[in-house]
Amino acid sequence: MSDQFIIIIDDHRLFAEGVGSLLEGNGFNNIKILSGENQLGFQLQAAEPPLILLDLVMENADGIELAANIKLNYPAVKILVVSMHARRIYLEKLLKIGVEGYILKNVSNQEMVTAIRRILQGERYFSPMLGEMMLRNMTEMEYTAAVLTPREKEILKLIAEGGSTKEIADQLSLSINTIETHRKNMLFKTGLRNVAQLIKWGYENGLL
Amino acid sequence: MSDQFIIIIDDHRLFAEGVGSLLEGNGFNNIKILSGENQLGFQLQAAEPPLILLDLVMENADGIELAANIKLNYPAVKILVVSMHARRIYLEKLLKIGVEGYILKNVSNQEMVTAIRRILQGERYFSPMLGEMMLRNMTEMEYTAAVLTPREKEILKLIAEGGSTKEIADQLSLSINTIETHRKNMLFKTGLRNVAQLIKWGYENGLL
DNA sequence: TCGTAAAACACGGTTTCCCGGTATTTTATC
DNA sequence: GATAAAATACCGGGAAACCGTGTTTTACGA
Repeated sequence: MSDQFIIIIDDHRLFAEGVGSLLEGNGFNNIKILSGENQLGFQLQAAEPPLILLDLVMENADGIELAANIKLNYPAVKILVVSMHARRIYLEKLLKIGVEGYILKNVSNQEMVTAIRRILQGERYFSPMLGEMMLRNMTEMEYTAAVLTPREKEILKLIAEGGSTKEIADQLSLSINTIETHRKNMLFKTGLRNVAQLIKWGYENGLL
Repeated sequence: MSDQFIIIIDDHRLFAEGVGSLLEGNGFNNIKILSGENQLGFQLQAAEPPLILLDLVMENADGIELAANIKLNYPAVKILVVSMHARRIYLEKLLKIGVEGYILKNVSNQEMVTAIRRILQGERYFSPMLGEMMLRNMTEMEYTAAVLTPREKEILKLIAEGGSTKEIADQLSLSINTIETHRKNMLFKTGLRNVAQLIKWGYENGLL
């Protein structure tokens, strides 16, 4: 098992190198660190499907897309996501995509190694903390899973940046009425009451 | 130098252990990992003032306070801040506090070791990237990194949940005027314009 | 090409927020 | 006991958000 090919994808080199060092200390010697998806395609052509340690950086939720692409094109590749936060939508999306594991950054390296070993044996592994998290959020506000249109998302971001309806209208060269309508539609779709809730919702659903 | 006492303060155990492993690979053998400031006081009583590797987690800007406390009570202790982001306010505050170094998480472990070595020799070290960043962000909005009082934080949460000023007032058995004052004070402290920005700010600063 | 969803536009009415002051009472801390 | 910080409270006016209901135009797939 020690020659299992492991790829670490991470923009934070220090973290990636640290984790790599930990893995080497645990008998994994065939480790490759990538900081983007640049050379990824090439690596995945290798004979043996590797295990990918994917760092889900909060700032750009593109990690989820990346995971989806990998799973789509190379289903045999195992993916273990390492994330800072236990955000419910992330987890949901990743489960649908079919990743093999999801651990938080505040776990011990032993737990990480356990996760890797389990996954290599064909099992799945999710941080125990995640279970509670899922349940806890379950009863809370019901995420209507409302999907905003591209335009609405755009306007939502502008609202979050503090723009008033008028300012946003000017910025997009639209009528104030239009922005108000979009605003209303978003509130209606999500079932929320005001921007405060809307911004919160946006954050919790990965739109902001 | 290899017996230099280094303390790593970090809530993300995996990262801390990874960095620890890297440092051990570079000849530093006297490393202690702490995940809070609990036992910190005890550790700092040691004869030799250690070097502290402080992970500045974005979510709670308390890392800055911690650095300030350390520098206040133990000026001889060297501090190297490791951060995900090059936020201007953070850097400014830390410079005022007098930390010896500030590197980003996307540096190589070689750079980290270089930083540590330099600092131990009495120099300072800051990631080269920071220089540009400082200039670039100069014009951007400056978040005053204001600290909210407990009551203000409480009200901020209620606002995020969608409560109107009146509802929050009823809920807390306070006057509407009081809630409005708190609201105003928060906006004034943060330098923001409206709740939308305030909620966003709350999320980005770990208050929500 | 028909239907439907998205996007854009409109407006009067009500409520809430935002801004500007000012001021008293707790609570904490030295 | 002094001082500062926090929490509480008030007011008036203007701006913006929120509500309800509606029309037109564009785009895209069935």
